[in-house]
Amino acid sequence: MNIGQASKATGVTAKMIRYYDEIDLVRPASRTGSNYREYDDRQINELRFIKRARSLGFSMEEITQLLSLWRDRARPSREVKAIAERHVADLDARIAEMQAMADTLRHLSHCCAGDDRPDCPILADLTEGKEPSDPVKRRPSFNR
Amino acid sequence: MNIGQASKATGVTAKMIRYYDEIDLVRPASRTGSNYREYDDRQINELRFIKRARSLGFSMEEITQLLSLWRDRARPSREVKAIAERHVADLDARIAEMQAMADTLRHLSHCCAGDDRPDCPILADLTEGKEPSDPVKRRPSFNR
DNA sequence: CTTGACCTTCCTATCATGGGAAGGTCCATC
DNA sequence: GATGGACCTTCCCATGATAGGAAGGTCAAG
Repeated sequence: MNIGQASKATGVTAKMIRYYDEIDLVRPASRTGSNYREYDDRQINELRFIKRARSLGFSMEEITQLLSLWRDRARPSREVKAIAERHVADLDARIAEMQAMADTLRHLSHCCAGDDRPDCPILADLTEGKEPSDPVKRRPSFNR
Repeated sequence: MNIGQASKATGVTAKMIRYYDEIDLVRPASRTGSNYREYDDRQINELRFIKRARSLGFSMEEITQLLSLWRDRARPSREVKAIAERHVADLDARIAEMQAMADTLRHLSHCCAGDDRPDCPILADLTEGKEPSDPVKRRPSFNR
């Protein structure tokens, strides 16, 4: 399979497949005489694995670890579980943070007339409001 | 006030204050003879405004709009409210998405023995699981 | 043999933020 | 008045995951 076929088979864009190659995450099985990347079932499964893991919010760094465990038939499931639980804790922290933002804004929005007049509790809060005490510490590589 | 004093007064790093200058969001009131930025109460308040808005998750683009409404004493509060409500909807969508991820992972984690053995429902799911149908569409400039 | 659909590499951008280098300025102390 | 340290300036580079595009090579069907 060349890169276009691999892309169709996995739903991962050709652009990203090249990127995974570049960062040594998933290398093509081989290259044709004309330098085209060739993928076989092994890589196709790995690309699907990555896609699914991304859709669960894992960072590329976590996926690198997960993929390496996946490839190791003797892995202890403990290690996989640890990564998953750490990620869930991250998600929960981010959810709580965003929930607090949304709640604050919902309150302010509720108090705002939303008409032609300039008086606005939302702007008033932004003018005077204090930022929350402890912005949640998050591992650096976790975006989205 | 020079940039260091403005930074202390607002909690915004000097780096970011320079950035806001660069993107024409908050320009210094003036420059000294030796080219130092000078800020007065007006800008200090604007920097605090930005800091608070960032802490509520608004993107820089939204903040640009909010700041422009804030500066306009004749703004209709309707416009402020609309921005806030759109942002709350964004937050809610992201929260729901992450909640779904966390729930899925909690379930898988719960089913994983987490011991020395290699069998792992988490890896099994990543191998076979389908990604969710409709990855939530989000406005591009909203990160974090 | 041409055409169009592919493939390759390389460069650029995103968004908000931080790190650091190289060089100029200010002020207090010797 | 000189020195030193704490500041300021601009400029460049990096992040993470992804997309866009240019310039050029390859393949297969007509």
